[in-house]
Order: sequence, then C-alpha cells, then structure tokens
Amino acid sequence: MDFDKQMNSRITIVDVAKQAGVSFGTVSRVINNDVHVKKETRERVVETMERLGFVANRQARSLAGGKSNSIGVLVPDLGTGYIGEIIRGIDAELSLTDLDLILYTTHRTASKETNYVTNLATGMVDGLLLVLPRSPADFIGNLTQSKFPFVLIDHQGAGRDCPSVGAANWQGGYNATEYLTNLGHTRIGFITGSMDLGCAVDRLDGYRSALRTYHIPDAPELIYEGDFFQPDGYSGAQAMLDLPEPPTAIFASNDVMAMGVMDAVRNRGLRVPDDVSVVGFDDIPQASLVRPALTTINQPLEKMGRVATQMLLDLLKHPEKKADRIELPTHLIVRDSCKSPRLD
Amino acid sequence: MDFDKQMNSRITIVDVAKQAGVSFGTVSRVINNDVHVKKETRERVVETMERLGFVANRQARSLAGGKSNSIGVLVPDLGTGYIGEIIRGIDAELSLTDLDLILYTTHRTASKETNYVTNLATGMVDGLLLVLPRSPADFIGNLTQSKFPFVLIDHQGAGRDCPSVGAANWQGGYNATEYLTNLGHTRIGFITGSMDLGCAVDRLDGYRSALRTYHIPDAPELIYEGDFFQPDGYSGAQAMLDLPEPPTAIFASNDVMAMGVMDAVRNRGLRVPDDVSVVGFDDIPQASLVRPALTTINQPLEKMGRVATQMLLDLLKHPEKKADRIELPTHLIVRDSCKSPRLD
DNA sequence: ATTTTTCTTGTAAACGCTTCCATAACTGAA
DNA sequence: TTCAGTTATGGAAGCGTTTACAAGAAAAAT
Repeated sequence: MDFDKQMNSRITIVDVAKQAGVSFGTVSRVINNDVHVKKETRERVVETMERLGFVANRQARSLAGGKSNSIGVLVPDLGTGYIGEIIRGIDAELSLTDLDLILYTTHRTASKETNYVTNLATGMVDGLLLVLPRSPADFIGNLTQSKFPFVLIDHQGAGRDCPSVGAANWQGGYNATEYLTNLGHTRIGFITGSMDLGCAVDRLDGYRSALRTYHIPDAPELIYEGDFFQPDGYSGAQAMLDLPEPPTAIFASNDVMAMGVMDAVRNRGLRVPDDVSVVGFDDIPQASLVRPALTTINQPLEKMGRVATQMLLDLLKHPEKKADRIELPTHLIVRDSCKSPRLD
Repeated sequence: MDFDKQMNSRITIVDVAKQAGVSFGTVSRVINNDVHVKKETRERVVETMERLGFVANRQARSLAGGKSNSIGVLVPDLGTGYIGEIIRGIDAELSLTDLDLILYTTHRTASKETNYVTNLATGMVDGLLLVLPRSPADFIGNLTQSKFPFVLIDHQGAGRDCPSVGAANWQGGYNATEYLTNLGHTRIGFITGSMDLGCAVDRLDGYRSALRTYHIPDAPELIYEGDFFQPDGYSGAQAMLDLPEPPTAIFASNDVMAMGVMDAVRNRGLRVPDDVSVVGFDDIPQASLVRPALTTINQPLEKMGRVATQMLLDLLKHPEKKADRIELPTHLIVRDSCKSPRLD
C-alpha cells in the first residue's frame, strides 16, 4: 500500500499483470472474484496488487461493465435536519456495501429534478433514492416504465404503486389527537404543514378521524394552515388563542411549529402545559431538549433511510421483484408538554 | 428531451453525429465548447442533441478526459447536525458548477479514512474536501506531496500549512469568557470538548486567555473534561455545583453540553440565568429554541463549507496556487441564558 | 495411450468519450 | 489566379476496464 506509487503513475491492471506474470484478463478476473482462477494464481495476483498499491479505476469499470457502482440520492435540500437523518440511514446501510453515494440536491426546482433524474438514470448511477416530499412528478412514471431501480422516501400520493417507504403519518396524527382527547381535551387546535405535501394531508386526516371517533364536533376555526416553519406555529397559536373559545390543546404538524406554539403561549402569559397542552410531530433532537420537553410523534427518519436503501439493494439484485410500499410505524412520545385541561 | 429515448437505447455522440450529418469529433467539440466549430454547425448539433435527448456519459468522459467531474467529501459521520450544516454549504457552492458531490463517511475509523483517501485520490474524484476534526493523519502529507487538490475543513493541528478553513475557536472561547467576566462573573466553570480535537483545545485556550486578561485566578476545579455530548454537560455541571465555592457561570464547549448544563442546574432547583449563567458554543438551531434561549458563540458552519468549496474550485483551476488557511470569525450571540451574578 | 471433459488463461473487441493529427474548405493578399 | 494562412471537420488512437471467445493445460474417462 505505498501511497506514492499510486499517486504518481497510475497503476493499471496491465502493470499488475506484467508484474504477476499473467494476462490482464486474469487480473480482471481476480478483481471480480471470478471462480475460474487457480488459487495460487489468485494469491500471486492479489499479492502483486497490494505490493503495487493497485486501485481499480472506477470510471473504466463502469464504462466497460455497464454499471457505475454508485447509487444516487436525490433530495430537495439539506436545510432541515430532517433530510440529514434520512441520509444518515442511507449511508449506514450503504457503507455495508461497496457502493458509493452520490448526493444530488434539487433545491426545490422541479425542472432540476427532472433533469437530474434523466441524467442519473442514463448510466450515472445504478439506482436512485428519491426524497421528494412534493407531489409526484412525471419522471416517476418514466422511471417505472423504463424499469430503472429506484425507491421513493417519505413520498405519498400518486406513487402508491411504486417502491417507497414512508411513515405512518395518518396514524401519528390519529394517535396524538387520541392522546389529547384521552386527557380530556375537547377543543384541540391543529396547525397543518404545507398542504402540498402528502404527509401534511395525512396528519390532518389522522387528526380529523380521531376527533370523529371521539365524537368531538368539527371546528374549522381550530384548524390553521401552516407551512412547517416556526413562525407559522407562532401565528397559528396566536390566532387560535384569540378565539372566543380558545383551544385547550394545540397539535402542530411538526416539532418546529410546536415550538412556535409554545412561544406564543408563553408570550401571552400562559403556561405549557398548565394552560395549553402542546403536541408536535417528528421527534427531532431538540424536542427532548426544550422545556417543557415536547410530547410528540416519533418519525423514524433514519430507519426510513435504512429501509429504503435495503429495498433498493434488493431491487438491484432482483430486478423482477414487484414494487411495494413500506410504511414505518410512528410512535407517540409522551414528555411534559401535555396535561388534562383545567376545569374552570 | 424525450425521456424514453434516453432510457431505452442509450444515445451516443455517434448517433447525434449521424443525425446531424457531422463526425462524432465535431459533436464532442460542441459538447466541450470548443471554439473551432462553425456557428451553424454548432446550432445544428445542439438542436439534434436536444431532439434526441442526448446526455453525455459521465464515465466515458472521465475515462477519456482524465477527470471525473466530481469532488469527494469525506466526513466522519452524519450523526451531528454539525456536519450537515457544512455539507449544506458545500452543496450550495457546488450546485453552481457541474461537479458532482460524492459523499463518503468514515464512521470514525482511521483505517477507513486512509483507505478512502487513497482510493479517491487515485482518479475517482478531482478534488477532496475533508471534514476530519481528529488529529491529522499521514495521508495529509501524502496528499500534499502528490499535489492532489484538497481542502481541510474545521481541522486544526499539524495541517496548518495546507489549504484549510476553520472557525476562530480560540476567539470564540475568549469572547464568551470575556462576556461573562464583563457581567461580573469571576467563578466561571468550563466544560471542554473531546480534547483530541483541535477545536476543543482552542476553545479552552481562549477561555484561559480571557481569564488571564481579566486577572481571574486559575481554578482547575472549574474545568471539567467533557466529550461534546449532552450527558457530560450534565455531569460536569453537577460536579461543579457540588463544589464548596460553585461557579456562577458555566461555559460549555458546545451547545449540546450547555443544554445538559441547563438541565443539571434546573434539577437542583436553581434557575438559569438567575442563579447560574450558561453559555454554549456552535449556535445550533435549537439554541434559540430552548428556554431560556441560549447565549452562545456562533460558528458559521455553512459558510465554512462554502468557503472551503470555493478554495477547492480555485485550486482546481490554479493548481500552482499556494495553500492558505482561512479562519472564519465566530460571534457571540447574546440571548437569555446569562445575567450578572447575584450579590450575596 | 488416447480422447474427452473440465479448468484455467490469453486475447480481442467493446464501452463512449477526448484529443491529437491530418485533411479539407475557406480566407485574403500578392 | 495562386499561395500561404486560417478555420472547420473527419478520423484514429487511446483511456482502463469487462466480457465474450478461443486456446492451452490438466484431469478424467475410455
């Protein structure tokens, strides 16, 4: 493993072959673990490769072999810790293989997404992991049709019939709401996420279903349309607390907005959870750090990345396999931000 | 841009050439913006490429052209939001070019690091961005020697003479401590980070220097060796508050530990900042979210990623350029976790 | 000992592009 | 008109592999 040797003059299989006294074909076979190599020959070649510090040229292998040995991960951006968690899972799983991870960000430009996918599917990567919370784009159809291996992550909507992994958003919305009703709340505010995202819709549906189950009448004024960012949590809470009959609990579609809610509550001199209970969604790291610690729905992001990667690897191995959708369970994490409503 | 055409039968420059009635050499020239192409010819070729949905094969270009059109980013892991921020900056900058970002995680295995670097530098990528907070490994020397373009991020220590970007950790440590002394504190506890990391050492040094400047006597019992994780913040604070003469302020080497400190303070029935002031380091997103909002030192992680990338791009363009180290300033962010000590 | 069969190895032809060299097609000046 | 001087284009050689295919060597069967 002499570093310099590798750096200066690139060592190729031909060099190795010459040194080992075999043909380059044999060296190639050794690299690819071909069975048809005598044991001693293989050992000699391996030894030579190590001595020379040979590293196979990835590009050449791709070109000749028709596969790139890397998988592409397409994400909208890296802004939220949310995506980072998913990538972490992907990386963890990928590091068990010899596949490279090529990261692409679309920065929320739909045109860029299509463009990338086209490029990628044209030989740059062997498979694709798509984190695209937005509504499904055309290219998903194309991808499916062309049988290019890919898995969707946290993507609901039209893509139900292609390989994807998501979280049980509906269930989470339901469970959180159920928890609040069980505590005795009947005026439960809800702050939605961006409604163009499937997950936001599902969470809202879960909330509504729970209310129905527990015979709590619809109250449109208790639903505020947010966008997943903190300011909307704040303003949503303000709006609701201004109501003649304000909610005793507020369920925000994600933790960041829930923190906005907490701020708004406090800024009116009210207390969490004594005056207003707050529930979030996601269970981001800071959920356990804020005071009071936030009761929330845990979404297994890292695991979603892992599972999606496993699915893709499986797809790569067995291209004929049918697509399926895996929905990972969400869990209610009870902390300190909820309480039974005061009886006044 | 017909998707299907691309997916099914790969379109090559030869196909384009045939359709456009030119030789593939000319097509190649068009792709590479070679000056020696008649305007009309170029237009015709471009039109044909678009019509056919031609996408150049990256591997082939790399193989033939001798460069990979991608840069490698080597990080220890993705566990902390910290790295995510840096990658975000890298990505932002890279998306202005047509370079791909290949992400490698070493998962804290030194052997893996060396291995990767060797591989990468052997033609897999055109340049390397290394986020390696640990003490410098041999390969940095090799990299330098072989003139492979690379930039170190947030890495102090022996690598002072190679291209790198970091944050003013010493200054941050100094400023935070100075701020506390200015508030009137004289018993200031410090919880260090992992001392095998250059940044942790620098922060401690900054703290010490500030104390010296303000003639505050050394108090070894007020320095607790932590590891950058929350539990150590907690236990460090506990240990110090048990002291006969406990600190009136605690400065933790990063925000996560500072939150541990806050917890510990509260768990003893004391209040932040009334009884104990707390300062963190990093300014992670949740720093502004916790209550009381954490006063801390802002470290421009995203910008570090950006700057490092710019340096690398520059290095790629002008390989002869001298290495330099850029230190990005840190800033004190005053929030609500500090107060003058009570006068008892 | 001879002929199969089975292993093992060598070789040539891709893979899709860049790049250099040669040639062809234009310039404009003599 | 002719000859250099440009500029535009075609084509060949290679980049470092993989992957047939062919051939040689060894082992097994006759």
